[in-house]
Amino acid sequence: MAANSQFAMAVHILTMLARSSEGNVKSEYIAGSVNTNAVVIRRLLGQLSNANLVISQTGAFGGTQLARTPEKISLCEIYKAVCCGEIFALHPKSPNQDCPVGRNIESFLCNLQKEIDTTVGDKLQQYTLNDVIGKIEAGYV
Amino acid sequence: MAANSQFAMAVHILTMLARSSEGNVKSEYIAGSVNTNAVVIRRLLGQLSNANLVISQTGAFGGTQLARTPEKISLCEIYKAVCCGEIFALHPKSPNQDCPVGRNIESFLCNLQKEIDTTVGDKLQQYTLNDVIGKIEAGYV
DNA sequence: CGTATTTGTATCAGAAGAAGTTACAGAGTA
DNA sequence: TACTCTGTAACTTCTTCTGATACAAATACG
Repeated sequence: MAANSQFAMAVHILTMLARSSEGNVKSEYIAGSVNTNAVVIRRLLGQLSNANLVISQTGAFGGTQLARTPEKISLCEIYKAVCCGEIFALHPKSPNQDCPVGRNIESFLCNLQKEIDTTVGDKLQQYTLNDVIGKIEAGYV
Repeated sequence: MAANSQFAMAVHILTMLARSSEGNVKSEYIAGSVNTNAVVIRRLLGQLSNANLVISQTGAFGGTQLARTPEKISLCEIYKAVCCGEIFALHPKSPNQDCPVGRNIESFLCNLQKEIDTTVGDKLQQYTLNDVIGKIEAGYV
Protein backbone atom coordinates (compact mmCIF):
# COMPACT_ATOMS: atom_id res chain seq x y z
CA MET A 1 0.00 0.00 0.00
CA ALA A 2 1.15 3.50 -0.65
CA ALA A 3 1.40 5.51 2.55
CA ASN A 4 -1.57 7.74 3.26
CA SER A 5 -0.58 11.40 2.97
CA GLN A 6 -4.09 12.79 2.99
CA PHE A 7 -3.75 14.46 6.37
CA ALA A 8 -0.52 16.17 5.28
CA MET A 9 -2.13 17.41 2.08
CA ALA A 10 -5.29 18.48 3.92
CA VAL A 11 -3.30 20.62 6.36
CA HIS A 12 -1.43 22.10 3.41
CA ILE A 13 -4.66 22.89 1.59
CA LEU A 14 -6.31 24.52 4.58
CA THR A 15 -3.20 26.55 5.30
CA MET A 16 -3.32 27.85 1.74
CA LEU A 17 -6.97 28.79 2.14
CA ALA A 18 -6.33 30.45 5.51
CA ARG A 19 -3.56 32.58 4.09
CA SER A 20 -5.51 33.70 1.05
CA SER A 21 -6.63 37.31 1.20
CA GLU A 22 -9.17 36.93 -1.60
CA GLY A 23 -12.30 34.84 -1.28
CA ASN A 24 -12.35 31.78 -3.49
CA VAL A 25 -9.20 29.80 -4.14
CA LYS A 26 -9.07 27.47 -7.14
CA SER A 27 -8.10 23.82 -6.86
CA GLU A 28 -5.62 24.28 -9.69
CA TYR A 29 -3.80 26.96 -7.70
CA ILE A 30 -3.58 24.83 -4.56
CA ALA A 31 -2.40 21.89 -6.66
CA GLY A 32 0.50 24.06 -7.80
CA SER A 33 1.71 24.46 -4.23
CA VAL A 34 1.06 20.89 -3.09
CA ASN A 35 2.65 19.68 -6.32
CA THR A 36 -0.06 17.31 -7.40
CA ASN A 37 -3.07 17.05 -9.68
CA ALA A 38 -6.05 19.36 -9.15
CA VAL A 39 -8.37 16.38 -8.90
CA VAL A 40 -6.46 15.11 -5.89
CA ILE A 41 -7.08 18.47 -4.26
CA ARG A 42 -10.75 18.47 -5.16
CA ARG A 43 -11.18 15.00 -3.72
CA LEU A 44 -9.73 16.17 -0.42
CA LEU A 45 -11.76 19.37 -0.53
CA GLY A 46 -14.83 17.19 -0.87
CA GLN A 47 -13.98 15.46 2.41
CA LEU A 48 -13.19 18.75 4.10
CA SER A 49 -16.47 20.13 2.84
CA ASN A 50 -18.39 17.17 4.28
CA ALA A 51 -16.73 17.93 7.61
CA ASN A 52 -17.90 21.55 7.32
CA LEU A 53 -14.38 22.93 7.29
CA VAL A 54 -14.59 24.57 3.86
CA ILE A 55 -17.20 25.95 1.49
CA SER A 56 -16.90 25.48 -2.26
CA GLN A 57 -18.61 27.15 -5.16
CA THR A 58 -18.89 25.78 -8.67
CA GLY A 59 -18.92 27.81 -11.84
CA ALA A 60 -16.83 30.66 -13.17
CA PHE A 61 -15.03 32.53 -10.40
CA GLY A 62 -15.83 29.56 -8.16
CA GLY A 63 -13.39 27.99 -5.74
CA THR A 64 -13.10 27.26 -2.06
CA GLN A 65 -12.72 29.17 1.18
CA LEU A 66 -12.61 28.29 4.85
CA ALA A 67 -15.94 27.80 6.58
CA ARG A 68 -14.54 29.29 9.81
CA THR A 69 -11.63 31.38 10.98
CA PRO A 70 -8.35 29.45 11.32
CA GLU A 71 -8.26 29.60 15.12
CA LYS A 72 -11.52 27.65 15.20
CA ILE A 73 -10.18 24.73 13.15
CA SER A 74 -8.17 22.18 15.14
CA LEU A 75 -5.82 19.67 13.60
CA CYS A 76 -7.94 16.98 15.23
CA GLU A 77 -10.92 18.02 13.14
CA ILE A 78 -8.81 17.86 9.99
CA TYR A 79 -7.50 14.46 10.98
CA LYS A 80 -10.97 13.10 11.49
CA ALA A 81 -12.25 14.70 8.30
CA VAL A 82 -9.86 12.76 6.10
CA CYS A 83 -10.23 9.65 8.29
CA CYS A 84 -6.65 8.47 8.19
CA GLY A 85 -6.01 4.86 9.04
CA GLU A 86 -5.41 3.50 12.50
CA ILE A 87 -1.91 3.41 13.93
CA PHE A 88 -1.91 -0.36 13.49
CA ALA A 89 -4.26 -2.86 11.86
CA LEU A 90 -5.85 -5.87 13.48
CA HIS A 91 -5.28 -9.41 12.23
CA PRO A 92 -5.88 -9.79 8.50
CA LYS A 93 -7.51 -13.16 9.14
CA SER A 94 -9.45 -13.83 12.33
CA PRO A 95 -7.23 -15.71 14.82
CA ASN A 96 -7.91 -19.29 15.88
CA GLN A 97 -10.92 -19.21 18.22
CA ASP A 98 -9.97 -22.56 19.71
CA CYS A 99 -6.91 -20.95 21.30
CA PRO A 100 -7.36 -18.88 24.48
CA VAL A 101 -5.04 -16.22 23.13
CA GLY A 102 -6.56 -16.18 19.66
CA ARG A 103 -10.03 -15.97 21.16
CA ASN A 104 -9.29 -12.92 23.31
CA ILE A 105 -6.51 -10.95 21.68
CA GLU A 106 -8.64 -9.16 19.14
CA SER A 107 -10.83 -7.38 21.65
CA PHE A 108 -7.76 -6.37 23.62
CA LEU A 109 -6.09 -4.94 20.53
CA CYS A 110 -9.26 -3.22 19.44
CA ASN A 111 -9.54 -1.45 22.78
CA LEU A 112 -5.89 -0.50 22.63
CA GLN A 113 -6.44 0.91 19.16
CA LYS A 114 -9.27 3.09 20.40
CA GLU A 115 -7.24 4.25 23.36
CA ILE A 116 -4.36 5.30 21.13
CA ASP A 117 -6.73 7.00 18.73
CA THR A 118 -8.10 9.05 21.62
CA THR A 119 -4.56 9.92 22.71
CA VAL A 120 -3.62 11.08 19.23
CA GLY A 121 -6.86 13.02 18.92
CA ASP A 122 -6.18 14.81 22.21
CA LYS A 123 -2.72 15.73 21.01
CA LEU A 124 -3.97 17.09 17.70
CA GLN A 125 -6.71 18.97 19.47
CA GLN A 126 -4.03 21.15 21.02
CA TYR A 127 -3.18 22.75 17.68
CA THR A 128 -5.29 24.94 15.46
CA LEU A 129 -4.77 26.03 11.90
CA ASN A 130 -3.67 29.34 13.32
CA ASP A 131 -0.74 27.64 15.03
CA VAL A 132 0.28 26.12 11.72
CA ILE A 133 0.23 29.51 10.05
CA GLY A 134 2.33 30.89 12.87
CA LYS A 135 4.95 28.19 12.44
CA ILE A 136 4.96 28.58 8.69
CA GLU A 137 5.48 32.31 8.92
CA ALA A 138 8.12 31.97 11.61
CA GLY A 139 10.06 29.65 9.34
CA TYR A 140 10.17 32.00 6.36
CA VAL A 141 13.44 31.49 4.57
CA MET B 1 -5.10 -6.49 3.13
CA ALA B 2 -2.50 -3.83 2.89
CA ALA B 3 -2.89 -2.27 6.29
CA ASN B 4 0.13 -3.25 8.41
CA SER B 5 -0.98 -5.69 11.07
CA GLN B 6 2.53 -6.57 12.16
CA PHE B 7 2.15 -5.02 15.60
CA ALA B 8 -1.05 -6.96 16.23
CA MET B 9 0.59 -10.19 15.17
CA ALA B 10 3.75 -9.45 17.17
CA VAL B 11 1.75 -8.92 20.37
CA HIS B 12 -0.09 -12.15 19.65
CA ILE B 13 3.16 -14.05 19.10
CA LEU B 14 4.80 -12.76 22.25
CA THR B 15 1.69 -13.51 24.29
CA MET B 16 1.83 -17.09 23.02
CA LEU B 17 5.49 -17.35 24.02
CA ALA B 18 4.85 -15.83 27.42
CA ARG B 19 2.09 -18.28 28.19
CA SER B 20 4.07 -21.32 27.12
CA SER B 21 5.23 -23.49 30.00
CA GLU B 22 7.79 -25.37 27.93
CA GLY B 23 10.91 -23.78 26.51
CA ASN B 24 10.94 -23.52 22.73
CA VAL B 25 7.79 -22.82 20.78
CA LYS B 26 7.65 -23.65 17.08
CA SER B 27 6.64 -21.13 14.44
CA GLU B 28 4.19 -23.65 13.02
CA TYR B 29 2.38 -23.82 16.35
CA ILE B 30 2.14 -20.04 16.67
CA ALA B 31 0.93 -19.81 13.08
CA GLY B 32 -1.96 -22.07 14.04
CA SER B 33 -3.16 -19.59 16.63
CA VAL B 34 -2.54 -16.45 14.59
CA ASN B 35 -4.13 -18.19 11.61
CA THR B 36 -1.43 -17.48 9.08
CA ASN B 37 1.58 -19.07 7.44
CA ALA B 38 4.59 -20.10 9.55
CA VAL B 39 6.90 -18.00 7.38
CA VAL B 40 4.95 -14.88 8.27
CA ILE B 41 5.57 -15.74 11.93
CA ARG B 42 9.26 -16.40 11.36
CA ARG B 43 9.65 -13.08 9.58
CA LEU B 44 8.20 -11.30 12.60
CA LEU B 45 10.25 -13.39 15.01
CA GLY B 46 13.30 -12.23 13.11
CA GLN B 47 12.42 -8.61 13.85
CA LEU B 48 11.65 -9.40 17.48
CA SER B 49 14.95 -11.22 17.75
CA ASN B 50 16.83 -8.21 16.36
CA ALA B 51 15.17 -6.15 19.07
CA ASN B 52 16.35 -8.67 21.70
CA LEU B 53 12.85 -9.58 22.74
CA VAL B 54 13.08 -13.28 21.84
CA ILE B 55 15.72 -15.95 21.39
CA SER B 56 15.44 -18.52 18.63
CA GLN B 57 17.18 -21.81 18.11
CA THR B 58 17.50 -23.63 14.81
CA GLY B 59 17.62 -27.38 14.38
CA ALA B 60 15.59 -30.23 15.76
CA PHE B 61 13.72 -29.30 18.93
CA GLY B 62 14.47 -25.69 18.07
CA GLY B 63 11.98 -22.87 18.39
CA THR B 64 11.65 -19.54 20.13
CA GLN B 65 11.27 -18.28 23.68
CA LEU B 66 11.10 -14.88 25.34
CA ALA B 67 14.42 -13.21 26.05
CA ARG B 68 13.02 -11.68 29.25
CA THR B 69 10.11 -12.14 31.62
CA PRO B 70 6.82 -10.66 30.36
CA GLU B 71 6.72 -7.83 32.89
CA LYS B 72 9.95 -6.51 31.42
CA ILE B 73 8.61 -6.25 27.87
CA SER B 74 6.57 -3.11 27.17
CA LEU B 75 4.23 -2.73 24.23
CA CYS B 76 6.32 0.25 23.20
CA GLU B 77 9.33 -1.99 22.64
CA ILE B 78 7.22 -4.33 20.54
CA TYR B 79 5.90 -1.42 18.55
CA LYS B 80 9.36 -0.13 17.82
CA ALA B 81 10.66 -3.61 17.01
CA VAL B 82 8.25 -4.08 14.12
CA CYS B 83 8.59 -0.43 13.07
CA CYS B 84 4.98 0.19 12.13
CA GLY B 85 4.31 3.11 9.84
CA GLU B 86 3.75 6.64 11.03
CA ILE B 87 0.25 7.80 11.85
CA PHE B 88 0.29 9.86 8.65
CA ALA B 89 2.66 10.16 5.71
CA LEU B 90 4.28 13.33 4.40
CA HIS B 91 3.73 14.62 0.86
CA PRO B 92 4.36 11.95 -1.79
CA LYS B 93 6.01 14.57 -3.98
CA SER B 94 7.93 17.45 -2.47
CA PRO B 95 5.74 20.59 -2.35
CA ASN B 96 6.44 23.67 -4.42
CA GLN B 97 9.46 25.40 -2.88
CA ASP B 98 8.53 28.70 -4.51
CA CYS B 99 5.48 28.92 -2.28
CA PRO B 100 5.91 30.04 1.33
CA VAL B 101 3.55 27.33 2.53
CA GLY B 102 5.08 24.63 0.37
CA ARG B 103 8.55 25.62 1.51
CA ASN B 104 7.78 25.35 5.22
CA ILE B 105 4.98 22.86 5.69
CA GLU B 106 7.11 19.74 5.48
CA SER B 107 9.29 20.55 8.45
CA PHE B 108 6.20 21.45 10.45
CA LEU B 109 4.51 18.17 9.60
CA CYS B 110 7.68 16.23 10.24
CA ASN B 111 7.93 17.69 13.73
CA LEU B 112 4.27 16.99 14.35
CA GLN B 113 4.82 13.42 13.25
CA LYS B 114 7.63 12.96 15.74
CA GLU B 115 5.59 14.55 18.49
CA ILE B 116 2.71 12.16 17.89
CA ASP B 117 5.08 9.24 17.69
CA THR B 118 6.42 10.18 21.12
CA THR B 119 2.89 10.48 22.47
CA VAL B 120 1.96 7.05 21.16
CA GLY B 121 5.22 5.60 22.49
CA ASP B 122 4.51 7.01 25.95
CA LYS B 123 1.06 5.48 25.90
CA LEU B 124 2.33 2.05 24.86
CA GLN B 125 5.09 2.25 27.44
CA GLN B 126 2.38 2.06 30.10
CA TYR B 127 1.57 -1.54 29.21
CA THR B 128 3.71 -4.64 29.49
CA LEU B 129 3.22 -8.08 28.06
CA ASN B 130 2.13 -9.10 31.53
CA ASP B 131 -0.81 -6.72 31.32
CA VAL B 132 -1.82 -8.32 28.03
CA ILE B 133 -1.74 -11.78 29.60
CA GLY B 134 -3.85 -10.48 32.47
CA LYS B 135 -6.47 -9.12 30.10
CA ILE B 136 -6.46 -12.26 28.00
CA GLU B 137 -6.97 -14.47 31.04
CA ALA B 138 -9.60 -12.19 32.50
CA GLY B 139 -11.54 -12.46 29.26
CA TYR B 140 -11.63 -16.25 29.18
CA VAL B 141 -14.90 -17.33 27.65
C1' DC C 1 -28.91 32.97 -24.57
C1' DG C 2 -24.32 31.40 -25.28
C1' DT C 3 -19.61 31.05 -23.84
C1' DA C 4 -16.06 30.42 -20.61
C1' DT C 5 -14.71 28.74 -16.21
C1' DT C 6 -14.62 25.80 -12.26
C1' DT C 7 -16.23 22.15 -9.27
C1' DG C 8 -17.74 17.32 -8.55
C1' DT C 9 -17.29 12.63 -9.89
C1' DA C 10 -16.47 8.47 -12.42
C1' DT C 11 -13.07 5.64 -14.19
C1' DC C 12 -8.67 3.74 -15.22
C1' DA C 13 -3.56 2.98 -14.98
C1' DG C 14 0.59 2.63 -12.30
C1' DA C 15 3.25 2.24 -8.06
C1' DA C 16 4.00 0.55 -3.57
C1' DG C 17 3.29 -2.36 0.41
C1' DA C 18 1.67 -6.46 2.91
C1' DA C 19 0.43 -11.14 3.31
C1' DG C 20 0.61 -15.71 1.76
C1' DT C 21 3.12 -19.51 -0.38
C1' DT C 22 6.83 -22.53 -2.02
C1' DA C 23 11.43 -23.85 -1.85
C1' DC C 24 15.69 -24.74 0.07
C1' DA C 25 20.14 -23.98 2.63
C1' DG C 26 21.94 -24.26 7.25
C1' DA C 27 21.91 -25.51 12.06
C1' DG C 28 21.19 -28.67 15.61
C1' DT C 29 19.61 -33.32 17.90
C1' DA C 30 19.69 -38.13 18.38
C1' DT D 1 23.08 -40.26 8.77
C1' DA D 2 18.28 -39.05 9.21
C1' DC D 3 15.20 -35.87 10.91
C1' DT D 4 13.49 -31.40 12.42
C1' DC D 5 13.18 -26.58 12.63
C1' DT D 6 14.75 -21.78 11.60
C1' DG D 7 16.19 -18.17 8.30
C1' DT D 8 15.62 -16.27 3.98
C1' DA D 9 14.89 -15.64 -0.90
C1' DA D 10 11.64 -15.34 -4.50
C1' DC D 11 7.25 -15.04 -6.34
C1' DT D 12 2.14 -14.27 -6.63
C1' DT D 13 -1.90 -11.99 -5.19
C1' DC D 14 -4.50 -8.46 -3.09
C1' DT D 15 -5.33 -3.88 -1.64
C1' DT D 16 -4.83 1.06 -1.38
C1' DC D 17 -3.05 5.49 -2.81
C1' DT D 18 -1.81 8.75 -6.20
C1' DG D 19 -2.13 10.58 -10.60
C1' DA D 20 -4.50 11.39 -14.97
C1' DT D 21 -8.29 11.93 -18.35
C1' DA D 22 -12.92 12.91 -19.27
C1' DC D 23 -17.25 14.95 -18.81
C1' DA D 24 -21.70 16.61 -16.63
C1' DA D 25 -23.47 20.33 -13.76
C1' DA D 26 -23.24 24.87 -11.93
C1' DT D 27 -22.28 29.71 -12.26
C1' DA D 28 -20.83 34.41 -13.99
C1' DC D 29 -20.82 37.64 -17.59
C1' DG D 30 -21.40 39.89 -22.01
